[in-house]
Amino acid sequence: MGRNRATLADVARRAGLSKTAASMVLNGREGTRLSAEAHQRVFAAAEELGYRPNLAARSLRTRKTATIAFVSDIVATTRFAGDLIRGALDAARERDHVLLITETQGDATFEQYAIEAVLDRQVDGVIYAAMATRRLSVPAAILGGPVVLLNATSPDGLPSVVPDDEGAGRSVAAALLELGHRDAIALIGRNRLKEDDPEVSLAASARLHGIRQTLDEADVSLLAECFCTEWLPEHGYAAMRGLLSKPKRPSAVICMNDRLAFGAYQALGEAGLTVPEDISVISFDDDPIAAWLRPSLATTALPHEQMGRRAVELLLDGGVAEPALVGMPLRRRRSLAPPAG
Amino acid sequence: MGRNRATLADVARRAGLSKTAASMVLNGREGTRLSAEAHQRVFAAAEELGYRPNLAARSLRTRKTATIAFVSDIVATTRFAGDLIRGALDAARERDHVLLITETQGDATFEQYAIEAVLDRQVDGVIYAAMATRRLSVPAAILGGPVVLLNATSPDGLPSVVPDDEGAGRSVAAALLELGHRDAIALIGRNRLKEDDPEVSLAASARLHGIRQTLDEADVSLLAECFCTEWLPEHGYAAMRGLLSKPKRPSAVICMNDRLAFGAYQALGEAGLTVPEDISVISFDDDPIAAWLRPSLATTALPHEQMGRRAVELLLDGGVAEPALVGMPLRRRRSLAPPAG
DNA sequence: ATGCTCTGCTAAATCAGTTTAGCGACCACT
DNA sequence: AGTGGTCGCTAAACTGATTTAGCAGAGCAT
Repeated sequence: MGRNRATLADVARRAGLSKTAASMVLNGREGTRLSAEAHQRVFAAAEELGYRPNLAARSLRTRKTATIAFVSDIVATTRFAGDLIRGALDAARERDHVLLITETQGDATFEQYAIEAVLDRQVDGVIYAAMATRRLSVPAAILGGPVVLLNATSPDGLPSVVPDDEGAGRSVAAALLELGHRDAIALIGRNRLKEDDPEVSLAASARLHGIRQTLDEADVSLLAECFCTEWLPEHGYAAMRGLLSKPKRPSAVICMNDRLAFGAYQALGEAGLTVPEDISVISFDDDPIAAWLRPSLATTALPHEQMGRRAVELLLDGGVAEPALVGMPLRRRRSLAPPAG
Repeated sequence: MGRNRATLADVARRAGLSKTAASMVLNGREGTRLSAEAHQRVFAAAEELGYRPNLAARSLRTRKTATIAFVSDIVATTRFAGDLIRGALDAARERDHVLLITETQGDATFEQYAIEAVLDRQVDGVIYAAMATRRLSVPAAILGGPVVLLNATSPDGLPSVVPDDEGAGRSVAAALLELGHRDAIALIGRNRLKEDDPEVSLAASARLHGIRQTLDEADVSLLAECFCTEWLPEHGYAAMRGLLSKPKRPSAVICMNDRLAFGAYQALGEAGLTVPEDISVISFDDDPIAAWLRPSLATTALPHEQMGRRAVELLLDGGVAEPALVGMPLRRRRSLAPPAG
């Protein structure tokens, strides 16, 4: 890779100047008294030789690598990770930085290894990302330099970026109230573990809180709340069947994520009910399936790309201590309608 | 980041030896005549100081960075990308390497930039990945060093890794024949563009070829073939409705991917038909939705994680010139049954 | 006593940049 | 004539590793 690249010395020689001069010109240093002609000769030489600086050499001296480590627990499992990374990549490119990506798989040994690997490479900072929004404590090793938590918060008060799940909860509830739903709104996806343990999830309690707050303000209370051990389609399916077996049928259902909603759709289909005429459905995440469902599913989008971007900006530009909340936009789709009767 | 790290000089001083000695001991060099005691002193000093070599300094001298560039057209859009990256990350870690990830977004300027950025950082090799299996030509700039194409082939005969779509086509057809389907097998997802332009897709023609070959051998021909402009759920939905409007109803349907199958399920549900009693469905990709559908969808899995792994292995261990085919395992699920009557 | 080999180790060069300190030429002013 | 300042530029140190070349001392033979 990169054999016979021209070096700074080559450029200087061709320009008939010293390495010092060449370096200063190419770095656009102010206050050097190099002549306009010297500038031109250096630029011309660099151009002709196709000179590109060797960043390994540069960073040895400057202790800057223009490289950011993106350390996450799990990259692959959730498809959202891709958006997080894409946002970070975009922002990094805009600032002439590059991303070194590693994965810990939630394993302490791997984590240790990953962190050493990136620190050995002299990264300028670390983005420590979690794939489920949660609280965590970061390994001490990375505290020596800039760190930003992505999709996570920590007790150490490190800068962090998280989605505004509470706001999303409010939007969801408000959207239903707006349509006239009141006394027959059901909720699918209560989960003690997620709600009570911030190290498992911050989203569950925030979403619930947002929903409750808005409903309370309108003096509305939920018709039913279904607990689910996980937030997968099968649990949404079972929960919806449960709801339909009760005497009073809900006019609208809030699902804690799109996968639950997907399962709920399946149960509704089997029961011969149509969305949204018989029941409105709304949820969280904006998983790609939300748009693929028939009818398309109204939901609040996890702004992963934005979040990745913010994390890089916070890391490089410095940022506030309190968590940066990124809004979750409501995607109004066809699964919403006013209540039937 | 990493201020006050101990240097090799610190270790040498503490061990009462020269940098040369310390370097040789820590690198486990054979044939040096350093005493056992010297070895111990160096190891002890390194341990006590928590010494970690500065890889920027090392690579300046050795021209090796233990870093691989992963350059792809689009990371985020498809959720499969995550698996590709995960496989590559795993294999890289096993070999003490790390991944520098960039994205070109299919834009020539970004691509140019991305490639310069990684070459400037002296990566040891480049994995050039495409998110849809296709043929492409790689930018000349990266040809200076090791390159492996991932999920793509090129006319230059570079080492490459692709899924065995043709084998998947054979598996799919064979699975239906095995169950007794013969004269009422339909295909959803023909697509001229994908089939005819290898720079758009290699998968479409390979899958089709595999299917045809196996059916031909059994002297079976397809009942119907539906063309789709894209491979999205809505197109699968429309195609399935088309099929159901014809006099002879298929006993089994092959969809060119899971998203088409998802759409086909929707149409079947609306028509009041059940899978697999009325119609069997089988497809390609093993998207997560395949397992979430009711009934779960039989499909052939894109082995993305394996592929990412192979790419790294090929890059570091050197490999053959012809494309490495990675098998696509058949996932037998509940959407398959013998034909009805 | 001299020369030779072997052992155990080190000084110094090297990689490709950045940065510090300062040099020689020229001019202006007293 | 001496002094001081600016201009335009460079030599050399420095970053932290690896690697080449070679040195000092011991042991042994001649």
